[in-house]
Amino acid sequence: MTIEQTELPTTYSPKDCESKWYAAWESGKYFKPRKGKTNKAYCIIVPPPNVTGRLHAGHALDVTTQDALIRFKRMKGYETLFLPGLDHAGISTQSVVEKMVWEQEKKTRRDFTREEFLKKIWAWKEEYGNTILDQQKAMGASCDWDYLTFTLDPIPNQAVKKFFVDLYNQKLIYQSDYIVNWDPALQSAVSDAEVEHKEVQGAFYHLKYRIKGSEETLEVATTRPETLFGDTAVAVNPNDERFKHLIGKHAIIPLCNREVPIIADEHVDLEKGTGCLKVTPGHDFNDFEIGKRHQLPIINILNKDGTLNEHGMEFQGQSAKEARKKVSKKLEELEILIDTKPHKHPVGHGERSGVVIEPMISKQWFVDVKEMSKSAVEAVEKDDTKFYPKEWENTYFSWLRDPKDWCISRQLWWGHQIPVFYCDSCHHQWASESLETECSKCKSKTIHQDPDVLDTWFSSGLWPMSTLGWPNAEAMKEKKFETFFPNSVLITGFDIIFFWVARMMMMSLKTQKQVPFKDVYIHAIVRDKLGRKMSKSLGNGIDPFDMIEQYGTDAFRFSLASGAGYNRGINLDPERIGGYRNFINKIWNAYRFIQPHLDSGSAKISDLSKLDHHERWILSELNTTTKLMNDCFEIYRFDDASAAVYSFVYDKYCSWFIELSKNILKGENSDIRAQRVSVLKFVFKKILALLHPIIPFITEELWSHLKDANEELLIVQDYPEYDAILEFHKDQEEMNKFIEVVTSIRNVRASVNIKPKDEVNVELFCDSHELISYFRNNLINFQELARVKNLKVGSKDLNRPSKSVMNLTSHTEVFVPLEGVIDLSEQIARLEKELAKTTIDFNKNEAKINNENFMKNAPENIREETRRTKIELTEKMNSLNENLTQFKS
RNA sequence: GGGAGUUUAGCUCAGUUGGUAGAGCGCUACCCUUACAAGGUAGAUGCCGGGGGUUCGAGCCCCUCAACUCCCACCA
Repeated sequence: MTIEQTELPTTYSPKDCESKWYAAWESGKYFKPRKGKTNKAYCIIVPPPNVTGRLHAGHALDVTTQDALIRFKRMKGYETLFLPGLDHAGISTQSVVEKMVWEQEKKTRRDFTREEFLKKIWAWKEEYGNTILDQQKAMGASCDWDYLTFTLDPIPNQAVKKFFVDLYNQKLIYQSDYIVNWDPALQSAVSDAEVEHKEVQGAFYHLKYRIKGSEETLEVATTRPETLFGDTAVAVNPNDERFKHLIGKHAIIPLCNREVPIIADEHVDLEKGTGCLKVTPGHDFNDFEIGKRHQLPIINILNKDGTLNEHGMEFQGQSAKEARKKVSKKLEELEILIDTKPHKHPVGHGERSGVVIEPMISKQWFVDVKEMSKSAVEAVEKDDTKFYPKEWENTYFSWLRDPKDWCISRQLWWGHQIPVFYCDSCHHQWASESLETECSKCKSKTIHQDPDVLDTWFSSGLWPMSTLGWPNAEAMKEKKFETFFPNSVLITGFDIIFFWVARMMMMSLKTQKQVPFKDVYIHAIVRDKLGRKMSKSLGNGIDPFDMIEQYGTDAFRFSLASGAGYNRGINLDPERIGGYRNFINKIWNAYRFIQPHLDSGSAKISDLSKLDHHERWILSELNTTTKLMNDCFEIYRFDDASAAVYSFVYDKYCSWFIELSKNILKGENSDIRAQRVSVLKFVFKKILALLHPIIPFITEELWSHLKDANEELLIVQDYPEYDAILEFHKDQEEMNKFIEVVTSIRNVRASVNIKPKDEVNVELFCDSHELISYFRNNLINFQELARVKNLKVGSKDLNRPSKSVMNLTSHTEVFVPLEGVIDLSEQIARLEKELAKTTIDFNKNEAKINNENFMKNAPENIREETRRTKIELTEKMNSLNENLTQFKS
């Protein structure tokens, strides 16, 4: 039976393969965990992207590195789980929907009941929330989609409640007045991280305060005169001689005529402003701290929408910005405002709403993280969890060693509602994992649940556990919690070491008494080619979909992998992706080369003794590359792994091994032919396996053409392993010399413009007899690769041909005798240039040898090398000089 | 203000413990050589940010200056 071979196109077309193979893997259930030969498990949990999100370059890097590891470990025989998920992303999602509702219906969320509005968000989530999952699939992510978890799913919700209630009952969650970043637009507290500080042109207003029982006045400088209604002290530095005598007296706040103490506090900077600070504990973070130190009363002067409340007197109802103008005008009229100086200063703005953030007092829920952070520090100190690269430990430590209690309540609707209940009759307060209907104390039915929801990171922090079923015993069994927890590695960007990594560590150590993952690989932030952060406003974002469309997923993945090492940034230039697209195509064409010969040999190497020199060489090189790739994946050096395999495929297999095989495949001897085809196939199949974790699609495609009938898909083949019996040092050394000489001949040909088609005669002169016979045995290969007609190889004591062009390597002189006119001046110039370069090297080397201290202090191997170099360079100079004089005569 | 990082070829980046600087892209010349023009062959290109120091020897270690980036803090 003959199998009709369809002619393959000369370029690889990614689109056809990608959807085909992804579907095949999925329907074949290859992404599901299966027990492998190692009996070990390997689990990576995808950092859950926001439901609002589209895949960006950073996600693409996430997926590429994670999926590469998963595929690598799957092939190594681990039971692997790549667990996908989505984050409800409280503020972000709610504001997207709020914005949409406003555009469509001109209504705010306050025009709906909580239930109504949440329904709208859920509907939106169902419709748009899965885009990113499709994009992850397009990237080739080999996730078990049956594990897909959303942070608001029942089990994560159960986890959140259990953790909250446990901590509540241990008094580690408490409620407290706190100064928070209040976003007047969202009407919610936002975390520090959600506040963007922008430089704003403001002014210092210098105000004159009267002092009780004295004619003296005090000059206070402020950027926010409207907050004076909330002032409860004036502070000076205890060491400030100017004001020492005033400490303990009372100042009188203008307009509201409140008497406040003049206190001494270290925080006050003698240089800044006037050295006198008005203290507004209700509306300034530092003042809040000062207030705590001095037990000052706190006055809240703002409504939730950012307007002044009744404390604002006649300015009540005005926004802070408005009030600032009006108040300063009034103060000016009263001659209290004595000076206004322009002043640039940073002002916090809501990252999402864009409005000015008002520090404000409100009742919030907190987690006491003192103990938990301590154990999180210890776990990393003990190497229970290791950071790659290690330097990131410092970032982790610096936050956890000086932790601030974590404000977890958010005044939103979209999220996990705080499981705390209040009795409206007896005012009892309690936390419960179930939905309560009556007061646990007085049995009253009029109770209500805390309306706030939890910070998104509260549920994200439990993610490694809740995705595997915790705390539901049945789910934990079904999801194989025991097998996959702790996870093998967490891969993420350094920007969320504080927010996320630290919290997962704390929450896992608290609930499971063990770390959530063994390794943390912190990858680079993807930037544009100028090193700028990709952002919507700059319009410099690279849309992974465009890249996939343009170059194919494999090329995109390879580009990202080749940039993923221990660096902090990847400046992604689409042109680079184009370069790797060419590499993918090269692989395709390497296959096209061997395709016609597939039937004439198996991919098995049965007898090592039958291997010829070049076969031993390529197997040895393959072996080196295999070892390197295995090592690199283990330590997250995707860049080195990519470079190694790139160079092997391109510079070894394609450039030399395929070229050296052409003769044999054209030859008559079918045994030799079959032998060579076997090695070509064997190595190519290994190449596909080596590359599969990085570029899964083309490798699976070509594997399907090459595999034996009884072999499974590549995705579950064994990953190549280093094999000591495939090391052939001598063949590697000789082959390197052969390559050098061929290159040298080609160099000569190019320098005298010999047409690529034309043949030349070549004479080689070398020292060692071994080398001479090696070259003699390679006649046919010189003919093939350097278009050599007749080859003479002899020792260096023989006479050189007279009319010829020469070139040399460290071990061999290359002569190309030429009939007819030779451009002597060109040749002389080339040799002189070479001589000049050699002389410089020689002099440098000589300087070392003549340096007594060098000979005294340098280690023997270095001195030995230097002496060897001297001999080599001397010989080279001699050859050059001899030949130059000959050419010149 | 505190901390961290970066500075190497035109561009984007590697460079293990100090021992004569590398890759990809781009560029130049010549080639449609029967796997591949998304290709082949050959080639050019570096005061390794400046200055100082340690060392026989520094891209690498120390000090210092400069530029840029990021994180934290910051509304007197």
